[in-house]
Amino acid sequence: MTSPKPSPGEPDVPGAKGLRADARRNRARILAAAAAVFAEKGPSASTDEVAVRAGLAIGTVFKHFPTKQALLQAIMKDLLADLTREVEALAADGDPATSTFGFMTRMVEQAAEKKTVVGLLAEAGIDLQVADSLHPLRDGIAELLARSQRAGAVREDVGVDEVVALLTGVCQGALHAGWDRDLQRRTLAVVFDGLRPPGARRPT
Amino acid sequence: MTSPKPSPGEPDVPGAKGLRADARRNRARILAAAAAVFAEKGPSASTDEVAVRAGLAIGTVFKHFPTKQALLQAIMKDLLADLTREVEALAADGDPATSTFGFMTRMVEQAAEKKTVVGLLAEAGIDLQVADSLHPLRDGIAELLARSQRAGAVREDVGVDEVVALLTGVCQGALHAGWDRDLQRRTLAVVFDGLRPPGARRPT
Amino acid sequence: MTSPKPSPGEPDVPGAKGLRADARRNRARILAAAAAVFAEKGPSASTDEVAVRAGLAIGTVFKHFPTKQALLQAIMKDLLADLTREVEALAADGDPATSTFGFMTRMVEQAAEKKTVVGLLAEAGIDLQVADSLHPLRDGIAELLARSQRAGAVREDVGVDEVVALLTGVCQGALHAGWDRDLQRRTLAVVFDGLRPPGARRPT
Amino acid sequence: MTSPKPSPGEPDVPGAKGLRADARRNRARILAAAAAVFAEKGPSASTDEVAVRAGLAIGTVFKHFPTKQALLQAIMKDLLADLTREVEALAADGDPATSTFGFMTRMVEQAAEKKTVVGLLAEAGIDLQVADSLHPLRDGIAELLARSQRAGAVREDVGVDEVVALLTGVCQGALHAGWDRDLQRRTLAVVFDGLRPPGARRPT
DNA sequence: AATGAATGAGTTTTCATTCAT
DNA sequence: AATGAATGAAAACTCATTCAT
Repeated sequence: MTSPKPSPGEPDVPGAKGLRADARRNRARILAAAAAVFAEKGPSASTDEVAVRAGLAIGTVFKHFPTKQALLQAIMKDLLADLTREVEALAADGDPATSTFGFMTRMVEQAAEKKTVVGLLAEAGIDLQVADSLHPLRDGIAELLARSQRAGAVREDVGVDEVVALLTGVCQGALHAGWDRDLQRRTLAVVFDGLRPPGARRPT
Repeated sequence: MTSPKPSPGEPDVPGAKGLRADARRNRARILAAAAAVFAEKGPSASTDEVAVRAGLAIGTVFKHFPTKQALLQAIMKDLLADLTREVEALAADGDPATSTFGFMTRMVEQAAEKKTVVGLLAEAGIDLQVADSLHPLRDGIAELLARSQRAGAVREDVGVDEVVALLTGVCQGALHAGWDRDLQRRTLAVVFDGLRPPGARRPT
Repeated sequence: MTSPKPSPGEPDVPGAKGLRADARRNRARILAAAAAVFAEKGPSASTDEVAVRAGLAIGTVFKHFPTKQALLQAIMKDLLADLTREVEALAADGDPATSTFGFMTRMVEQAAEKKTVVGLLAEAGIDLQVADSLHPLRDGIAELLARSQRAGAVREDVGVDEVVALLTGVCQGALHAGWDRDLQRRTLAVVFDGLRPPGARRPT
Repeated sequence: MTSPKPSPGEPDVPGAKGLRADARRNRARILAAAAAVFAEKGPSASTDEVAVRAGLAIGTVFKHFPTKQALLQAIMKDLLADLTREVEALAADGDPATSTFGFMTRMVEQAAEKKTVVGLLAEAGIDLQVADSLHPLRDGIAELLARSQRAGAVREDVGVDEVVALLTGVCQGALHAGWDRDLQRRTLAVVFDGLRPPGARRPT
């Protein structure tokens, strides 16, 4: 019997189910390569370059992701899944009072380092299809926010939308050349201060 | 024969000097068309489409801007010049106390409407060359900030860099689909509150 | 262990000898799927689609037919064999007087329904190799023609070549969109009338 | 003044209007090359080969015909226009009695020589869009047919559809390898005899 | 024998850029 | 200066065929 039989204990990567072991490995390689290439050169980098970076033939890339769009979307989904996992972990274990700030800080750091997906978010045509994968992340952030508010660390009249908006904005900003670690910190300081209840703010 | 010399009273548009009147008119048309096209379809829109929109032949576009990059840069410079003019006007006439907030609000609104330049800023390869045109804008913002701080509307320990950073971030964020006017306002409210001195903040 | 030897009573399908029972079954499935697919989408349909339609893996298809060309030829041979069997049956049992007309009518009907092979005949590069399988068919038609002529239903000065030529032509024509059953009949009526001896023709 | 000004006396080639002289020349070259290439290698020949044969760059071909389909259609239209012109000439000047037979003979000869378009007609996906250009040809044939019938050379109960059908069929048949001039003649002899009124037929 | 993943040459199509008119 | 046709490199995508599992 030559059944594919993927080992059943594998992590639940969406889109990678039911593939033979080697195919799954290659899928992962392609995603990694694509993330790197698009991070470096922007989403107009050629699919061929992704294939080269992955050490695979171009046909293999297109077999896994039949369109360049599909590849970009897959990267997005992957990254969003990563982030969601992280929020959920924080929501379970993190310090209730400042969980929101912690998560935002991490995300901005990551964005600056990985440069990846956040940059892609700005591109037209991709957004819509990823909306589904965005929901769990939003939910996770909502959870963090609620906890921080219950703990009195964030003012009550702030909604998830603002938080996500600020997060997105600062992450994108952080991709620009001039933003060093210190600028990130100072920018976030302002944002965090705006989020705090009047009583809990940092002094001048 | 009409004089090819540009009438000396013309506004000092960079790149438009020493051109015959019709040539200058075409230059302007191209820039307007390009701004519109790239705003709609992103910077990967074809130069040909710009030419069509401008009602000119493709050759004419390339005669004025020998490269697509050059065209993109020119749009950037133009927009930055506009913004700079606006900051300077505000710095001269605006309400000293809240001039910074007013300017930021306007910019975010514009970004959402025009979508243009801010989106372009995110593209790789363009950033560097525009740095020059960015300085006057930064200086104008610095001036506004200083006035707001003198008036007690912004806390003293905030620097221009943070303000520019926040501005860039929120502008880019505002380009996304979900951002309606209300979200813009609420997001900026948080940012403004973070910029205010502890005593001047809005109550919960 | 079941014997891999094919039961000796099997029909003499060319190319299917010496195969295990399941292999022979697969061969048949592939041919059927291929006939259907190529009939629908033309000979440029992908081999992969054939595999899917046959419910087999692409590798299996190529194991049976090492080239796409080979597959196309096999379909042709199969169809020609079918037709030959039919002519031979008619030559044995059919009405001697009109056997030729009956066979032509059937072929045109089939062509319109199956669309398959006749269409393929038009493609370059395939024709030659099938010449062998065409001979028996031609011989069968010659036999029918001779009998019809002996019975006085077809004029004596008509040769097999014309009959085959007319048959081919009308079959190909019948593949086109506009040809409904009625047009087929009317077209063949003209041809048949041209084949009849002067005395045996239909009145105006 | 650099107006294109195509000389107004040019023949009315559809699709070639309003082009600069050089562009029109190239359009014609492309069509000729394409007709030749597709005639030789079938419609799956590469557009690139057409470009090479035309002595032009591939981009030029796609500028004139933005799709391969468009190119194929243009060839079809061109050929149909040629044929239409020919029928119309015959309808004006030709021998009223046998005009239909004369036209059919010419078309079959051409088909065999040019091999071009008739072969393309068999391909799926093209037919529909050409329907418009086919009408005038059909009308011309109808005219010829009516005249031949009035002159007593063709039986009254034959319709245009059959004639077109027979024409198409025999033309396509004539593309095959085996069909020499003599076979063409003998095949058409049968068809013509079937079209004649009972009294006007050739003797055995 | 069957499977289906990988290969990579080949095809269509786009677009920045050049250049003759 | 303006025009717009031509160029051709580059990108996206397809598909017959091979080969490890």
